[in-house]
Amino acid sequence: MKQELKSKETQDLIINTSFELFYEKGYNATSIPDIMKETSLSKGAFYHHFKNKHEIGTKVIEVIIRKRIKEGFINPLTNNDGNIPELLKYVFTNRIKNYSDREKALGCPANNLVGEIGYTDQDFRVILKDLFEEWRSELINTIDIGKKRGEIKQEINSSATAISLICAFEGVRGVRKVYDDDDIFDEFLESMGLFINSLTA
Amino acid sequence: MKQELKSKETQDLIINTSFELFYEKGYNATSIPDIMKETSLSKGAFYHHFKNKHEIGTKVIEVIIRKRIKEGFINPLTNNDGNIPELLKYVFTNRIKNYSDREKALGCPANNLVGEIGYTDQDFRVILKDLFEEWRSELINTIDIGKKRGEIKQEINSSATAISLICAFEGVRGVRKVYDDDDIFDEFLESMGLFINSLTA
DNA sequence: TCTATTACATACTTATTTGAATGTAATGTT
DNA sequence: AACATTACATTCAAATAAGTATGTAATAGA
Repeated sequence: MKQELKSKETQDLIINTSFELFYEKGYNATSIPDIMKETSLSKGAFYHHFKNKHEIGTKVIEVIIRKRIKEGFINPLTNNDGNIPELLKYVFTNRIKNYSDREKALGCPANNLVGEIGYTDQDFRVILKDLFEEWRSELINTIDIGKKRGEIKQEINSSATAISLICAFEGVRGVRKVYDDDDIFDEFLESMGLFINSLTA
Repeated sequence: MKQELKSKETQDLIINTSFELFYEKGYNATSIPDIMKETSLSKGAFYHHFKNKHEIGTKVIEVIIRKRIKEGFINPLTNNDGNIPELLKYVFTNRIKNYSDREKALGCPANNLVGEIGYTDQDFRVILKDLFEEWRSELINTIDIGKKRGEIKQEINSSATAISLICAFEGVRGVRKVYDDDDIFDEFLESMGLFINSLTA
């Protein structure tokens, strides 16, 4: 196997493993020995590919978490041929309904990081902010399309609505995590549906 | 000074200091030496009054965080002579507007803990859940009063609405934490106001 | 084919953590 | 007054952390 390819594969393994452990135990509670034990590689391998723990934290956010948000929330919005309010409901509903038990119990990886180190580490905070901004931007765009099409009331503030949808969504994932009970999602979706309906023209 | 009183004071000092450090740096990133350095007491003092770190974590949630939620969100709801939708708006709006810069930057202590250790430590999770339950219960009660008075639509699901308000609120505190920008709060409040209006009969 | 570089593994250093053990002065009790 | 207990401080042990230094086998390039 080519060296370059092998290197890339090892890096990906370390990044993916790090993500899983950060997601499950948190960033601070996960040590580099923890990560490397899981990969069955050595600590030397880690420090050969990455500078330090901070760098791997950054990579996990920029690569894995970013991909999750892109694929789960942003890309589905671009498929906007149908009715916009229905699309909004669908995107959020569908995502929630497809979560695995593990994802339900563990909550949102991005939100967990915000809670744990959003203030302590300003680098992480900014990267996470950029991620939320990408998401919000696409949501605003979608809502604007809805307004143009007359499916959403003209007086609706797209930016405010977008951020509120994100807040609500991140909120449930945390609350569901504490409750460990699916009823939370069901009730949330009921209210979320009403809220989106209240936007329709 | 009486020994009993002195003991209680020392315990309170340790609990309060722990809360501040957990809030600022997170639970895992705060060590017992960190805490005791801040109190100007010794490590011996800590282990004299508390069994281990887990116990102080429990105490911080049960005493300090619980008090914050009680005073900030639950008690204000019991003052329900006026219009209920207005009361809901007021409680959430007012709370947000009165946050200090520090509280804005640090987010919600309860929510931060959920993100960091909500899954890892099931004891913490359950205590936090009980806290949210207290809050939700009072919210449901408040909404029910609104329905009885005809201020809120009969078909509104009180439980679902209560949990959604909590989710939305916890959500913004996290999102505001990443953004570090007050506009988030302003836009959120605008949408939150519309949502509450949509509940009115 | 010889040499340089890469991809790791192993071993080590230094710092830090939790928690226990032990010591001591002040307070409380009889 | 004598003794016990409390409220700490100090010291210590064991585990674990991040990161560094060094060694080695495989690959890449000339």
